[in-house]
Amino acid sequence: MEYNHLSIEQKWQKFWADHQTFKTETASDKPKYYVLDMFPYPSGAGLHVGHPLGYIASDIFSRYKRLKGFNVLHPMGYDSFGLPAEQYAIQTGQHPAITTEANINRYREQMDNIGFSYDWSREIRTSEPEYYHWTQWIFMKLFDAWYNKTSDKAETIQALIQHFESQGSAGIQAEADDDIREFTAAEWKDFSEKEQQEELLKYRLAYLRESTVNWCAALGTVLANDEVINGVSERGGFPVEQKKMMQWSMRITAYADRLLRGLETIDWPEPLVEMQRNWIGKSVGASVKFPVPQLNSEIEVFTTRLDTIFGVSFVVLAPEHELVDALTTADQKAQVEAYIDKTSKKSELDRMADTKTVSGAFTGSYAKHPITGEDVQIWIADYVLASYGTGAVMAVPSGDQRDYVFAKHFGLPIIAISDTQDISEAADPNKDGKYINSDFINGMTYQEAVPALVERLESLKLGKAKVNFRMRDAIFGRQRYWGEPVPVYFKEGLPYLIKEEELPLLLPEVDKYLPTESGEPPLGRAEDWKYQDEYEYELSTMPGWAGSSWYWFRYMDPKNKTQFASSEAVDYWKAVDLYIGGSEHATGHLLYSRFWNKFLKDIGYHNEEEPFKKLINQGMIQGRSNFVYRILDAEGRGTNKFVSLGLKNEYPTIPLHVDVNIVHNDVLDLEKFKSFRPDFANAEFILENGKYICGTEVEKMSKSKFNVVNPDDIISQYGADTLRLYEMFLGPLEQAKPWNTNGIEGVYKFLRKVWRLFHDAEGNFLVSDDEPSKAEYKALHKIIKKVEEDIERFSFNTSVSAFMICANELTDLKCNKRKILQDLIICLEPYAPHITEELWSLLGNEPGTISYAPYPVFNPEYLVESEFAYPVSINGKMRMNLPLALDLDQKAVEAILMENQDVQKYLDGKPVKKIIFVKGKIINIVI
RNA sequence: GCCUAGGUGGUGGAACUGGUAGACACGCAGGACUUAAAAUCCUGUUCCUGUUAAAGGAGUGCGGGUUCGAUUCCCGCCCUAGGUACCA
Repeated sequence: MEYNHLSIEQKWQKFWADHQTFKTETASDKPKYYVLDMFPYPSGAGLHVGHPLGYIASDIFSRYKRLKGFNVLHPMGYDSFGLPAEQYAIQTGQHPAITTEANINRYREQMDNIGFSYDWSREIRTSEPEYYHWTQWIFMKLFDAWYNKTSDKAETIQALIQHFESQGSAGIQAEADDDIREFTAAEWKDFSEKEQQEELLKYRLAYLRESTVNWCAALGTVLANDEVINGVSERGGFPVEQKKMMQWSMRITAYADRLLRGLETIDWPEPLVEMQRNWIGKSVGASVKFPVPQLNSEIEVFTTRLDTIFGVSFVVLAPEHELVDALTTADQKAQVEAYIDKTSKKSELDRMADTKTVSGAFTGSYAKHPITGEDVQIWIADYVLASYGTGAVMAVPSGDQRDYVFAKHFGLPIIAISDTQDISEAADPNKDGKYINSDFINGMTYQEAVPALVERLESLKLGKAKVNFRMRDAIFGRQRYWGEPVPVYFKEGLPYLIKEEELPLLLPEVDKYLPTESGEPPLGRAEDWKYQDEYEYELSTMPGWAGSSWYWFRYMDPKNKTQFASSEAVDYWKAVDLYIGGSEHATGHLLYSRFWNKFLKDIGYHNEEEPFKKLINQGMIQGRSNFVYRILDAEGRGTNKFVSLGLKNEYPTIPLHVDVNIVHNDVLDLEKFKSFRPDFANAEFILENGKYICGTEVEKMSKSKFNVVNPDDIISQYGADTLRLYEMFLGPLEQAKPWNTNGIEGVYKFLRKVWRLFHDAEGNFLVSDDEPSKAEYKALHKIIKKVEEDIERFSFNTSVSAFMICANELTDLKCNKRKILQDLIICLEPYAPHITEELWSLLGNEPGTISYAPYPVFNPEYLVESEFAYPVSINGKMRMNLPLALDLDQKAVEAILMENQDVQKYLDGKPVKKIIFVKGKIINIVI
């Protein structure tokens, strides 16, 4: 029988499903291992060959770990709330749940074709009420929590209230809004219900606050910072503007330092760690207040270079700064207003693009230098950002290039503050010298000056050491339909949680998926949708990242009706051991997930500080487009003649995308091309060597470029095992690479070769029980070792090569020994599960058990080299084969060298200076 | 600009802690089997010199360095990809 991938793969996929071969139990004597894929958003386009790359890698790893005796949790589900389904619903009126369901079914079918070992009984969908019940529940816990800086963790609001009742606000160190009040216990008790709730809202981790948000009018919703790329929306590329709105936010900034510290404890790719670090953006410095006596106020600035404070020659405010109005003098009013007007018209994009032009305006007012008390001019300029720090900076032209350029442009003083500074051409930020022109720190070094300054400012109550973060709190509401409803209703304008037993708060039906006429979100259309028929529910829904910020817990216990997951399940599975997914989630999903994980730990639901111990970013698989070259006539119009790539420079041509599925090894199938488009039916070709060669280019995979390759097509032609092996063979997992079907034949040939090892020339199954030869054992043990090493370091491509070598060796040896072949297919099972299952049962084993067979034990004895001759270099250059035994000491070797005629020829009569041994072998002789 | 990763034949890539660079595969060329095709198998394939061969030389982006020996380590530069940006 020939290798028939279609029947084999269908047979075993059905077997695994029928017998629940990969169902995972939570209790087990085996050690646990949790392998997770980033679950997909089920889009309408289905999967292309790029999508399963990471899934195949994680499946190989899971299967390998099972062979190694681990109880493996390897689940899959769908992140099924999201914008595209809703956009589609707006266009067609079809309920997003229906399109989502259809897309999921298609995804499932495509995934099933690849033969993954997922435990599908644990499937989850974030848009199902049984799931979002617990997303809402976590929201309630966040609403009911505040961050205690003293204990450095989140605690319940109830504990905070108790503190307020007994001691007032005294002794509370919290990560909270800036405008929290100070009060005694008695005052707290005198507060009205409304006042108390308003005050508590300033502490909650999920809170409602008027804040500047990214508003995307085209999508009709606000977006989080990570959903805005270069001033346009990540989804759809629509313009985004800044707008003040009442919005739900998550106090992720409370966790900034722990999120940063945690990065050092996890095994993640360096670029990704770096991205999170930059996103959090910790800067250590000081906050300094510049008094403004005329307003009885002060300007607070943040600086990382407190030591340069005597170089301050002016202060700059962002144009949006709240004190600008009050500071502007009558003389300067026209100028300042004109400047504000000009900058407010600039879009975010313009402002980013234009970093060269120096612009600003003098307010006419002066602040006092906190230490010298001298007058310092106050300017406004748009190089100072309202959203970072305090929206104001102390300008030190001698130390900061932007300040330097600004001072030069407006003729402001530039004061050198260090004896090593060269400020003739540009600012010089070095901190190597001793200070000059710097009052009481003159002559000090940087290390001496900073503490002295902090102490002085603290005594003046005009400054203190401070750590600043770039990260902002995350906006948590979306004015959209297809998301989790927020389990909150409003009473007297203040938010209250519904009761836990009223969860889940179901997404109501609406007639249209558009905002209401009065501009409320789509949920405003829901009829009779009121809490206790009286109170208005929150009309925003949760953002896309809500459901994905805790989903790995739900897989541990997906059917639980009373908890998000039982404590037994959480205690057993703990955290994800291996997480595979794309790097595009670096500052979104992966940060929010770490945040929610830490929060759930703080309030006592588990003990793991980090959710994903090891993370691998699979590289994106890009498309590889093929082109034909259409010849142009004299007027530059396209003719129906096409010229092959090698001859295209002899004609005026225009390249046209051609469907990659009618091109094989860059050779165009002329007949298929003629039926590709009706107007090509009579196409003529100029060939080279009788072939039409297509041009190529690497682009994103998309329908319009005709470069989408569907895994189903590959599978029907070559099989799922070939697809799996080939995706790995394509190159290192983490590297981005274009999909190219050209090399797939080689992998397919390999599988047929494996099949033939078990069959005789007539195709009958024939395996011998004879004792294998040394050479056969050697071939086997090489692969046992190699696969183990490769999988442990995620180098899947190199083991595919090793398998090919092994199959070639065994073919050459005409090996059909059971002892060899049985172990070989166990090693191969993670990569090619279908063919190995088939051969496993042909060998007489119980079907379905290969996945849990013990991985063969490597025996190094089979790999011991027996040859006496091996290559040696002289002075690292010339090579010869030395007839030497191993385990000789230097003297013995030298004696042999001197006596051996062949060797002397190489040595050219010169004495041996040194012999270099590596692992008991001579590698090099120095003469 | 800054941060991170990378640069190896016609192509994808291998070489794990410095030790025979180009494994393995594709492609290409030639051959065997076959009436033929498919399938399978064999041989060659970094470049240059050399009629073949023997043999020699060069060679891992470029220029230096360390070393008996460098794709690997160090310094400087060029290029590509990803991220990020008036972050005070």
